[in-house]
Parts: sequence; C-alpha cells; structure tokens
Amino acid sequence: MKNKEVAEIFNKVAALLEIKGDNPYRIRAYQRAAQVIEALTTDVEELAKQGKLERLPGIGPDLASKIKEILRTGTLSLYEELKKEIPPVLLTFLEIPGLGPKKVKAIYEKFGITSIEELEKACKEHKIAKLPGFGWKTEENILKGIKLFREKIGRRPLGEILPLAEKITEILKKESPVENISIAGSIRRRRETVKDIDVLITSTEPEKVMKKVVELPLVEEIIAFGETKTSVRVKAGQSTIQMDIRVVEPDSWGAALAYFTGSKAHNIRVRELALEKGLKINEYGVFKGETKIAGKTEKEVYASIGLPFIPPELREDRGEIEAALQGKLPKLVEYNEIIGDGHVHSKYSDGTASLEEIMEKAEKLGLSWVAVCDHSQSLKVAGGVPVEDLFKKKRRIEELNKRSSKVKLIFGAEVDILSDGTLDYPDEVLKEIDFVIAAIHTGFQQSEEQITNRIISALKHPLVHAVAHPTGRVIGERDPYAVNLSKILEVAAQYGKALEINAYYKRLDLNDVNARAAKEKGIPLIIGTDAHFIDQMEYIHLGTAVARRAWCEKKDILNTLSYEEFMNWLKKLRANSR
DNA sequence: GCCGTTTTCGGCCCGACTGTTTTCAGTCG
Repeated sequence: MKNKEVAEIFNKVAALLEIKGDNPYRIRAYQRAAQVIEALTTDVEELAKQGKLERLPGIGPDLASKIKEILRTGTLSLYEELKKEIPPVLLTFLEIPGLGPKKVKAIYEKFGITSIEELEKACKEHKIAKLPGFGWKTEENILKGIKLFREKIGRRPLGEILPLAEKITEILKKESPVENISIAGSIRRRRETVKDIDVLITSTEPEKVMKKVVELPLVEEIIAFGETKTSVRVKAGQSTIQMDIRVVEPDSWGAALAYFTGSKAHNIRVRELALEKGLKINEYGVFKGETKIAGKTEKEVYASIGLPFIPPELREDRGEIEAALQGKLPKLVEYNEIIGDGHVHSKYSDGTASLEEIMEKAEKLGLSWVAVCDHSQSLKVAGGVPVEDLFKKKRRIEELNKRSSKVKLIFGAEVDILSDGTLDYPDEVLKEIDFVIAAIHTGFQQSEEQITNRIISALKHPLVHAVAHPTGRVIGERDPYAVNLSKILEVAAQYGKALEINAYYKRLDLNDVNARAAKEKGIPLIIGTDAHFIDQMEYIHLGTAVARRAWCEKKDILNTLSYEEFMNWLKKLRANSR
C-alpha cells in the first residue's frame, strides 16, 4: 500500500505551498487529495494501473499524473523543487501552536531562521516584535508554543482522553447550571487519537458555567476566558491537553453540535450542499436569507439539506455524504450489540485476572461470552502456556461454564506465528483449542515478504480461526511491521478467516481504514480487548468505535453473535477448512 | 487544482478570537 506515502507527499506539498503563499484553493486541492487517498480501502497503485484515479473525488488530470509520478519514481518533482525553495524544517514550525504559514514565511524571509533554537533566541532578543504585524504578545505566544511543541503535545490516544472528558462533563452537569452538555470534536467522532477536548453546552447562565470551568482543580492554565467560549489546559496524565468549552442558545444546539463535531472536511461538504440549495449553514443554524429554518437538533440540520442523520463516527468526508444522498448509509453496529469479548488474557499467561474474575467482570459489562486467549508456549516473556497447563485451563473453563448461565468462557489461545510461519502448538494440541487466534510477536524486523508470508501461512492453516492485531502497530510507539495488507485481506477473504479489531487503546489494530477494507471484502471481524488487567475489558467500546468508523454493520462483527452462534461459527469454519 | 441542471471559466465554507491594527490579517477549528 503506497497510499500513505502518496498522501504524505501531497500534505507536505500543501504545507510548503502555504508557506510560499500560493493559491489557497490549490493548497486545499492537495490537502483534499491527500485525505481521499489516505482513506482509500484499495491500493492507489491498483487504481493507477486500472486508470481509475480520476474517478476519485478531488483527483483531476493533474493530480492523477502526479500520483503516477510518485508511484513510478518514489517522489514528486514539484515537491523536490519546493524543498529547494523553502527549507522543509519550516514545516515543523507550522506545528507550533500560534504559528501559521504567513508568520513562518515572514520570520524566515527576514531572519533566515531555520531551527526552533534560533527562533527561540530571536524571540528572547525581541527581534521578532520588530517585524510588521508582530508585537511583544506574539513573541510571548511563540515562546509558549515552542514550550508546548517540545513537550510533544500532539495527538493523544482516545482511550486516554475520553474518560477524562466524560469525567469533566459529569462534574459540570452536577455542579453548574447546564441544560444540555455534550462532548464534540474528534472525541465524539471517536478518532483513534485526539488533539483537544471540545465540550458544547446550553445554559441560561453561561457566565456561571464558565466560572465553574476555570475553577476546576484539573485546570492548569487559562488560555481564553469569554462568555461563549473559554479555553483552558487541563491536566491529563503526565502532561496537559487543551479543552474548549462553548455555550450556545438552545435553539442553536443541533447546528452547533454538528459544527463542533466536524470533521472540518465533512462540514465543508455539508455547507457546499447547503449553498447549492440556496441555504447557509453556520454554528447557529440553517438560514434561508435572513430566516433561520433549522438548528435545534442535528437531525433537523441534516434534513434541511435533504440528508438523513449521519452518525458522528462517519463524518470524515470518506463517502458518507454521497452514501447519504443515495440513501445508502450503513446501519452501523450499535455499541450494545457487542455481547462478546474475543481476546482476553488470564493468569494462565501474562494476564492478572483469574477465570472467575473475568467471568464476573464480563457480567458487569453485560457481555455473554469471553474468549480467554492466553499466549502460546514459546512466548516465555509473556508467560506462554505450556501444553500441560492448557488442558488444566480447558477443564477449569468447562467447570465454570456449567455453573454460569449468564456468561460463558471460550477456551482460546493467542498462538504465536513463529519466524518460519509455523504455529507455536502442534496440530494435535491446536485442534483441542476452541478458538485459535494467531499473532506475530517476534521477528518484527523481517522483510515485508517474510512477515506477509508468515501471516498468510497462518491464515491458511485449517485450525486457525483469526489473526490478532494484524499490523502490529502501537499508537505513538511503534509503526506497523512491514506487511502487505492487501495480500493478507485477499487470503483471509478466500479462506473465510476473521481478522481482529484489537480494542486496546494503544493498538486499535486493524484501524478504521483497514477494517473498512476488510469489511468490503466480506472478511468477518472480531473485536478483542486484549485485556491483561481486568479493567481493560472496559475498552471494548473503543473496538466498536473502530468498527463503526469502518462502516461496519451488525452482520460484519462476530461479537454480535450469541455464545452458541459463535461456537457454531468456529466449528463450521474448521469443518470447511479440512 | 478541481468542478459543473448556473458545464470549460469563475467560483471554491464560515465565523470567532487575537493582536496588531485605526479597518484588518492571521490563525484556528
């Protein structure tokens, strides 16, 4: 998949053109193209071969030929030219909060500054304030921005921030005069990482709400304090995260919620549609001339331009507008339709919970089954289960299942795919294990061909049901291993094997785009929390969120099956694999 | 640079806030 590389070059070209001061619409064209390509569920290379690039929205003759150039040469002549004109380090300046393309350009052209250190020095020596359009406050803000940049306050995993955001809204609900309150922004869309916390409120006493916000003990710094908009930095683990609170009139609730939920790209498309109908949409409502015709609910806002309600998880301009127009939006799998957890570790390997504790937790979470998939024998660092213990575990699960009517445990194993592509238990053992999910935990440095072939041979193994965390990425820590995912998807589809949506907040693997590609190929998906501590079973909804962002319906997700249905699916798959 | 029941040029989403200004540019979401 060259999709990422192509998208990255287009994004960089867009940023360089911004600093250059090029036509903003040309810049947007590159940004949109990058977004479209990144969200593709097919190989851009494949589309190029078939001559179908220009069928993609936002890709015309020029960008199509530029994509082909990147695929052919690995780079883009325009990009190389731009890099000669503008030092690429300036792109990192754009990541400093408060610095945009115009200011970066001015600073570079006046002082030739090409490193963060030089920029910091120039601010401290008050050189920057002398530039036209700059002042002492700007200098101060750049220095603050540099500090935040150095603390690497970029995007944080959703699983870290969502609980904090929910806690804050709970406090505000209880202790201040709010009528309506909702989390908005990328958290509401359930993006895998988020940059800030957006909270939308209606209240008849906004000043009291805002006062309560800035008095929260979690608040470390007040960035802006107004009656309708307040921005603060709140403590989040080791560092801080920005939180924007906005208060609107109840009549604007829907319009504001839609607006602040985004994504930006989705909003732009919605507003373009409105324009075609002679309407104007802003955060206060939908307007025909001076008259407001909608705005109280999101449903009303969408309806005003002839669209059904679009779930927040889909609002990324990845085809949801077109689907909505044609009445072809998927009926997304619901959070409460997930009644099983496909991947949990127990004390038998490196988990901390006993089987009993897992059962108890599952009941609390309203689940009806849990597949207990401990590591296999050779993964010693993770307490891989030796064969003799495996059968103790099997008997124990059978006993517990007899006693419990509400929750059933499934005897599973997360079996290592060894460096040579063979599995970490012999076949006569594997066939006794009810659910075999194979995974790679070693040999990450192997070539794309080696790793891809390892996974393919596991998928082809008649006793394997699924592959766990298929790309191996860990958000913010480790890139995916080199793997040809298109080939994996092809084989999984051909053999009817399942792929995991790992719900651990740092994995979320498959991610939304890849899970959507799998869904489109008819590959069954199974959500597993990969819990090693009992409370991590609560992350199951993060996996559901990925599935929803992947346009999945109930039928696409194995976790919506009852215990009996899932056991049948497992048996049938093996019967057909013989 | 894309796009078209306003088809091959002239559009391209919208508003708030900040800081530097004296009417507005830049940044952000």
